Amino acid sequence: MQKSTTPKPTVMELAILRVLWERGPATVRDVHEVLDSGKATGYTTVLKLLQIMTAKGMVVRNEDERAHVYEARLPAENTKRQLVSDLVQRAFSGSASQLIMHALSGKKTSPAEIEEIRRMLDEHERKTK
Amino acid sequence: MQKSTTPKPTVMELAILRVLWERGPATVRDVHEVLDSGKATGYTTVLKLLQIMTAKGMVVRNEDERAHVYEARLPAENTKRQLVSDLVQRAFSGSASQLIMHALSGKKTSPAEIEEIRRMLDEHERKTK
DNA sequence: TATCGTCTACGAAGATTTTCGTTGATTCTA
DNA sequence: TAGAATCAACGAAAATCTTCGTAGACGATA
Repeated sequence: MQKSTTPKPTVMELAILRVLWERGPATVRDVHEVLDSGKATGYTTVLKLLQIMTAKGMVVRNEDERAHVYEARLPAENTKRQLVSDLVQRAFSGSASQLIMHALSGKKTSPAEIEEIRRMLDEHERKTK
Repeated sequence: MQKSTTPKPTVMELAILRVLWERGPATVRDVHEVLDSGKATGYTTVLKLLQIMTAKGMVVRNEDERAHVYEARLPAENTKRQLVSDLVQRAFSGSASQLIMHALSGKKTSPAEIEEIRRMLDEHERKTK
């Protein structure tokens, strides 16, 4: 079986991936504008990160236009699952329910969200039956 | 309000904290023995990390004996909650249910674990009522 | 006391991640 | 067409994290 081992994104890489997930294919400028509204990040910093991420195979680059267009190579779901799985291993000895317990104890989880989670549990149980 | 802001543990720091959580107060030697069984980590590396963690206020050190005894300063629950919360923010825009959804989709979640989670949901709902 | 084993302290090297200044090319505009 | 704006490439500095060698203190023991 061929593991699609894109290395786990670093903090900044994840920040960039989130922009790409949300906006779809984007130029350095696009990403920079979104990121910069939150906290100061230089344009060339974003460019450099995207180049590194391209080298890692984390994003793909379309060079047709002068302003290259970057796009996340893997679906957001994959990477998110990987991140969660990593934390489950590193902090919870592989126990997903332990992770979930701690997620629930954090700040506020609205009744609506609880309901949502119950639905997901049902769904999940139904699918893996 | 005074935030008890112990910085988020790094990868190695977390590995060490887990040993301290599991075994309680321990010497460098104790920690090193546990850690080393998994992967090679030098004795002085563990020592150095524990010194840094002491400086950060992440662990407390008892120097009564020649072999200093280290102990996690915060309860495991606190730090675990913090780690989860950090991931929820950085990857899921603050949505705990999204995190949980991805936790469920990862690898195998046994029916028993699903039940466990349902129990936790009930419990959580009861407590926050 | 001389020697061996165990311990902390310290500093610095190595590895990784993040940041940015500079250069040169391309495109736009007056 | 000259100058301004925009862009990718690159290298290297800065920041952070991890590793370990070495030195000196302490204690046990022969």
